[in-house]
Amino acid sequence: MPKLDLAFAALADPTRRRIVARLARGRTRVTDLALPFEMSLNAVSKHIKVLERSGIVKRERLGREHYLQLHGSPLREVVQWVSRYERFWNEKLDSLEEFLANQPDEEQSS
Amino acid sequence: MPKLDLAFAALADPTRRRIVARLARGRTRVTDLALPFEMSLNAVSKHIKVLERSGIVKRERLGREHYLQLHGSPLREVVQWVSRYERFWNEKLDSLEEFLANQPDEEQSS
DNA sequence: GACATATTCAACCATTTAGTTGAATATAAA
DNA sequence: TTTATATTCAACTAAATGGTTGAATATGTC
Repeated sequence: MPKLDLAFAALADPTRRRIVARLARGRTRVTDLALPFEMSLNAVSKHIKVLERSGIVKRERLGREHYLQLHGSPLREVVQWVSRYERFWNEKLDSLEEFLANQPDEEQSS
Repeated sequence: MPKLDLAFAALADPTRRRIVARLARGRTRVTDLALPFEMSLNAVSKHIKVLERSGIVKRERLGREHYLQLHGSPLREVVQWVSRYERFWNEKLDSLEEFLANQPDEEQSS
């Protein structure tokens, strides 16, 4: 699967985004990382593997402990891809878009 | 499903990213949008619905034709979320990260 | 060696996803 | 009103996903 697919898919899960947020605060062992999650260690282990496959997380084995660390470059590519469309949220391209932008926008309330 | 989940998941598919790229060049009818894709019109119609559910695409019905248009705000939120971790690709946080960043990085070659 | 800890592997399950084909609906044109 | 066009809906399928439990592996400690 292409790199960008893996990165977007990895970030589509809230548990994995929490893992990213946690790792941004520093290197962490698998068990410690899993602690705050209301799911089995195995489930967290799978999420970590998804993040690893995308390149967002790197693993370093020290004895029986595995330390995980954030690796930014796939995140940079995600931002680079999406940023190409920045003008769609900065500019009013035509009157229709302006009209839509000023609507209550009910789909986005949740 | 939370908004951000839907936006990331929508962008995880290469067909849908092509649709976004196409819509960035202007409003398009469903049939015209589907033309370049090597899959059924129905499949493209489903992809459009995924993008719509995420708020990235808006639909405007004109008679029997449905015109599709890019809507930037979910993209902005994606960028905002990922950008929190910008320092992970701009800075060398410690010697280990620097070491990893300078490796051949084989996972990312595909 | 025996036990405990850290982590993954394997098998299973329910749900979602991405595609298909065929039928239905709505609008336009003849 | 008949026919063609634009699009979705419904049903199906195969594969992927996110979770579980139980067993395996590897390492550290007594």
